[in-house]
Amino acid sequence: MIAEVYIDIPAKPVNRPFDYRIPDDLAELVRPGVRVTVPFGRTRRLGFVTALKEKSEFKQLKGLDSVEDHVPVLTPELIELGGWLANQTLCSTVTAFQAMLPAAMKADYKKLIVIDQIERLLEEDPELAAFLQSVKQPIWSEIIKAHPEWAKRMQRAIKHGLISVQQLVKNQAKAKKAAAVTVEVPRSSLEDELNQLGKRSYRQKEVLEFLLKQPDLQHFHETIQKLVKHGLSREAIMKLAEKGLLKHGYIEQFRDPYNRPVDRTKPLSLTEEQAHALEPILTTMQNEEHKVFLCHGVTGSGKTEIYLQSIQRVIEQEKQAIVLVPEISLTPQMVSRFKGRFGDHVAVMHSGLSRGEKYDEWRKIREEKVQVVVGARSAVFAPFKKLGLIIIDEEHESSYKQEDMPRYHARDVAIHRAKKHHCPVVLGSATPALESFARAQKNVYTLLSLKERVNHRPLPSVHIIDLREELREGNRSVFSKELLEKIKDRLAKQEQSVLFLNRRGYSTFMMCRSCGAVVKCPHCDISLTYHRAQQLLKCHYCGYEQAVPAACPNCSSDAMRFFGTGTQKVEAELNRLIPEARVIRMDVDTTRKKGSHEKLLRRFGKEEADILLGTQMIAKGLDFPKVTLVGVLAADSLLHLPDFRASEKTFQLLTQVSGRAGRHALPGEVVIQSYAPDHYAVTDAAHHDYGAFYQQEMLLRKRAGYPPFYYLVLISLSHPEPAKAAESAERIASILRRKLSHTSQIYGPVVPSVAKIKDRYRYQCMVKYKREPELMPVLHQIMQHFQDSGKAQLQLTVDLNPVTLM
DNA sequence: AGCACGCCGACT
DNA sequence: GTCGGCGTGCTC
Repeated sequence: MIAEVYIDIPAKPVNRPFDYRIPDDLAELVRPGVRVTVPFGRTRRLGFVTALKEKSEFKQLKGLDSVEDHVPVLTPELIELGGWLANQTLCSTVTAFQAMLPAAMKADYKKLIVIDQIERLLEEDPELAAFLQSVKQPIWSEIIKAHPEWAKRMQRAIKHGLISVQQLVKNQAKAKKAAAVTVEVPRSSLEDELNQLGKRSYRQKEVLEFLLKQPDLQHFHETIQKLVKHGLSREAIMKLAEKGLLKHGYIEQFRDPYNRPVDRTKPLSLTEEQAHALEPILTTMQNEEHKVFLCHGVTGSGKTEIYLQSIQRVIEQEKQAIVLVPEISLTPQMVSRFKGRFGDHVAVMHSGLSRGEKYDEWRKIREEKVQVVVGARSAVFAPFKKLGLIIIDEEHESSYKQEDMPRYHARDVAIHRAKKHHCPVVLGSATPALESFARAQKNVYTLLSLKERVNHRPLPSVHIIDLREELREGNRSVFSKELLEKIKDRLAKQEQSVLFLNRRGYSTFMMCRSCGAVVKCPHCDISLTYHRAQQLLKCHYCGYEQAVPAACPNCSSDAMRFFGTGTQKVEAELNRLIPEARVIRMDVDTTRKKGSHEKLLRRFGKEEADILLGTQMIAKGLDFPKVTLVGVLAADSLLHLPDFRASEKTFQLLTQVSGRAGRHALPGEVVIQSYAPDHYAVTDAAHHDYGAFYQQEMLLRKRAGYPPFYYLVLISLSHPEPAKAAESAERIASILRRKLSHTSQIYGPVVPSVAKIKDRYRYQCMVKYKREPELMPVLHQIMQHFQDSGKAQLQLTVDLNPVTLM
């Protein structure tokens, strides 16, 4: 038999299957979807078996080295999905496979140095011989790192045939194992042993007595740890193993990242609206049809209960469900809602888990130990075999689009998989993406509307404050008079406030007030950000950092000042203006440590603070009864970004933040501060009017030729030399103009708003199209031409349906 | 990705 | 004359 193998090298020329002979002793183990190590050129690499066949066009096939998996890591469906994904996103097939698997499955390649002719080496280079013999495992890269001076001498020794390099392919994926024992002999032997043992061996007797109480001795398999917990002696167990009565082995364990008791919940009774929305989902599942539902429900309308009850049905059908949640909403509270209803049937996948924990959760899915996975974007690849439902909560979130290769959107992958499995996809949001809502309007998706909050609480009242007005009145603070008053009022009433600012750090940039020069990164076309804790200026693109200059590097004046406001600065301002207020600041800087996010929220929940100040991460899911005021300090921070989705993002963010107030008995109030108080994104959010926003925004998108009226492709390239970058960009644009139909529009090349990153000059071309049969072939051709022809200096990326144009 | 092959400039 | 730069091409 012959195996078709995709080699683990994400480069164009090897992005095709290679044939390998399967040695007889591996024949049983090699199946489509398993990983294998293969000799490739003069190295050894990991590869994915995608198919088996009888014959090959090649005469001299090499044989597989070894098989890495007992159970295929890719199901047939996922193999197909990988091919589709590679084709859709213009990446190599292995890159696609890699994206579908936990990071722990990535291979580690190492070169081990082997001494072939010790006598001759001792003769020719005794020092090297002594050195190599002193190292336990002479790994090439490790030696070079610690002692670069050996490189030359080792190369010479290789040339002379004294030593050679052995390629190692290490599989990182390791299940946690626990020492365990099994019973090796029949019951009678244990009884005999028990009778033979003397008084002094009472500890062994205890073990034997315990074992004899077991109903199924043949299949007894228990960790030693657990037996010791039962009061048995580890030494006695080991003694019995030594005598051959027990066999010492291992049990694969699952690490448990979510190690806490959860209260089990029962399905809640649904409101009429909820029942109405649930019914068509259940029917579609019953009929094993594929349909996409868009569940548009205001915050607090009980979307989650609809998800839960749909999943309930999936479990009853003995199928499986995937629930996607944006990374930042994947809080322990969120997880407990699912664990509370479905207990151990739930696996969780998010970035907070360690490599090993992720791997274990993934194994639970593959081994069918769970029926539900709740996770971020990549959980859409969960290796379930009988998918019954895929849910995407907060479907408008831009984090569902992966920003590096493969540049896929979880929504597209979900729909592709659901079609294959004949099951529904449920997209849920209070502020659906324009594309999704438009599809629902055209009946491509089925719209489910939830207009009421479950507890019938009114939506909070929203005040918009004109910051220009404040400025005119001489108020240069980040707080308007009205907002400050309201914060003080809540403080007096012992209620809580949430303040939102979409910018972390202390200040955004440093400028000379004398000559106007801004301190910029020397490698990137971007201003440096001041990080107060470390007293450094940092570049957010390449990580460059420098000390804060005492004088202007341009004009030498000492008038260097910080501009822009971040959460750190607001915190300092709050401490100054309302010293008695207890403030919790939540941003990337205060929540970097594992569990700190949760800890801060718990403190706020216990009313150990009056004000919660934070960035994006507090916009979602917060639900505290005492919060009656939400303040948005700068509503336009997103509005003026050079992105056609700026208004949409602003509307979504304001709506979401507003939803944090008055969710319980006390009525809520929202204050939005803005320099553009008349902008429809701000006013429509204030009126909780998605419909009005949708109408207005669709009008503008149509006029400007943006999605959902046109599809976009963004081609970005970069090169260390500006002229070369410009020339390649020009040529790509001309290929596009020549080969694509006249109904498509080609823009550029243009220099993006950040013109240089990491010393590479950037250019972009954009295609707007409605129907373009030539698109994929032409894009593949461009990739082929500009990546292969030795222009390694040139970096090229193609982003279909980009979510951001930066 | 790696690595060899092959063709041109600067040195023991 | 040789060493070594990296452009080009191949790996079942």
